[in-house]
Amino acid sequence: MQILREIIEQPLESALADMGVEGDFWKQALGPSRERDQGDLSLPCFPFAKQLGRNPAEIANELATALSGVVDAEAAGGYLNFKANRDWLAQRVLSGFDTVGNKSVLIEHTSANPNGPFHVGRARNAILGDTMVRLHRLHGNEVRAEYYVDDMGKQVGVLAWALQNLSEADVADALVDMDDMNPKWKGKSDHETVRWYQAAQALRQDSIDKDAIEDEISRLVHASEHGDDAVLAQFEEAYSPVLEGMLETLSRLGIEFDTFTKESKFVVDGTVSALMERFESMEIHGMAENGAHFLDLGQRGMKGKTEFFYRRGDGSSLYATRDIAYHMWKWEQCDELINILGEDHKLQSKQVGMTLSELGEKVPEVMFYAFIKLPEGKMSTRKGNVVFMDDLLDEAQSHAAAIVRELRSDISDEEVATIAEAVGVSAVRFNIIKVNPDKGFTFSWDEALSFEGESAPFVMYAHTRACSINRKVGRAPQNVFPTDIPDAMHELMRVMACNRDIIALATGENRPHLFATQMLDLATAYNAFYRDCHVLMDGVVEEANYAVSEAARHMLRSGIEALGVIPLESM
RNA sequence: GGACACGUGGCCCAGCUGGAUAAGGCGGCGGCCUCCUAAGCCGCAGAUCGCGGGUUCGAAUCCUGCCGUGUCCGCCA
Repeated sequence: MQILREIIEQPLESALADMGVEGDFWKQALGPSRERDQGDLSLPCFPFAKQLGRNPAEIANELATALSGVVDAEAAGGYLNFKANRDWLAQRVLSGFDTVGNKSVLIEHTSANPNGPFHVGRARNAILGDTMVRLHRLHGNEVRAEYYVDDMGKQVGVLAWALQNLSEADVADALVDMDDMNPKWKGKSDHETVRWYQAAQALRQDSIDKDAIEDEISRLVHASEHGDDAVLAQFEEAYSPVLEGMLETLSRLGIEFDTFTKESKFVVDGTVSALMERFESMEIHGMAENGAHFLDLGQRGMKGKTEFFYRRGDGSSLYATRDIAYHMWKWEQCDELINILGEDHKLQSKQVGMTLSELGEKVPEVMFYAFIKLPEGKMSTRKGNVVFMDDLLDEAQSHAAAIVRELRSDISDEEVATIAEAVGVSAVRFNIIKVNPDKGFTFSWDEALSFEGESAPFVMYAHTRACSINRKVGRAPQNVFPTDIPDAMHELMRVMACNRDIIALATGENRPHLFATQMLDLATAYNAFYRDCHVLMDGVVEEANYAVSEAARHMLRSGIEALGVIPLESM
């Protein structure tokens, strides 16, 4: 609780100085209290005991006495507990908070190869990234969401080759062993076009012409990597419809981008070759027998594989080389750079980071996430072992529709559909965002489609309760502060008071799940408040309660939106 | 083999950079709609925080060894 910390740090500092404590190491130890009735912030006094050669309980007592009258401090078993005054806290929370962020942040996320529809695993990137974008905006930062388009290289090359050389019949032929496309997605360009990509992958393995195919694909890929306009145009024509289909899926999840930057840009405009020249004059530069170039990052402390190849024997650049050029370009446009990457990119990202340092550039912040598995194991399109995001969203929507119909007999089919779509999409997002990105998790339909407990609908529901009250009252609250504050209201104030702290933490440390947890806490606290502190009593408005309800409603709404959850007013 | 993650009740998961009785959710059991939406609320049962050492007044948290799981170790992207 930063607002409380701000008041107590000064007096505490002088009280400690008076006792002969040196240093400000204790600022680290001053943290949230464990239990509600202990207070809001607690300071363990054991470290002082050592420095002063005195009993911790005695020190805590003495501090409590020294601070009495200034702040509410109480000694208990070697701890000094600080409690925010209820009335002060309520006034402070109800008068609102200013946003504090003032940076320009560029967040690059998703950047998936445009070669097929999103499955749940790939979409974790987009959901994490978009949530970071929204959280930074809520924090007050200026944010640009960027998609880096892989418009050159093998994957697009394979797709382009397939579209140029294979007929519908060839594709059907090559894919006889695979599951058919779900007819529902007929006409959606990512689902349609991915079949060409898959057919090409199969033919590269099994076709009698596979050597010729491989040669032709290689020719295209190398041409693209040398910036060949015609080939790049052909590639773009191949991937564009796929990307469009993918973006359609993301859009349904509320995910949009501000800018798209093509990888080829940095080859075509010459920055990549200029960069490679710079590398050549570095002291850690090295060269292989066939003329390929590398940097020896082992000399800078890299463990494991130390040679970072940035240029092939034929002079063309590699993906990571272009990525470095891309980063230098990004740094020209922001104060803070955040990348969202799968854990498979850890080594690559380390190489890029170290090389950027070597060039005197800043290193971006990177949020890594572990993969989502299925109960049957790793997701694999080839084995048909995937859950497509499109299918998940449809399933979530229809599951939600069934529940809404059961719960609400008073609304039209259209309203049911709107609510169900919002609930479905929100639940899917929340289910992914609430867990620590470091943890690999196993996808479960039951979990993803659970609308109770720790879920989006739980938070949405608390918000609709507040909205319902607002509708019934039908006007803005008066500027009345509560005088007698019951426990449930006080608890709500405590949670609200920490909201801004959590946003700062979640954005500062790239841990969006902390904010998901905060919203669950906020909804829980609102539910208790709703239970114990009625706004409407026999048609009469309890002004103070209404003011609190409205403040909570606004905070719920802004938080819900920051998670990409849809704030319904009725559900 | 090496590098990097992760391992918390039957299941899922939190634990904010070492602190006071390990927090929630699901599932189980038992309660609450003449009262602002019961997608809610209240109660009960359920944990040697993977295992062994170490550092510390204090370890789920830091160090180390082992076990298990995942990812990476391409002149692919």
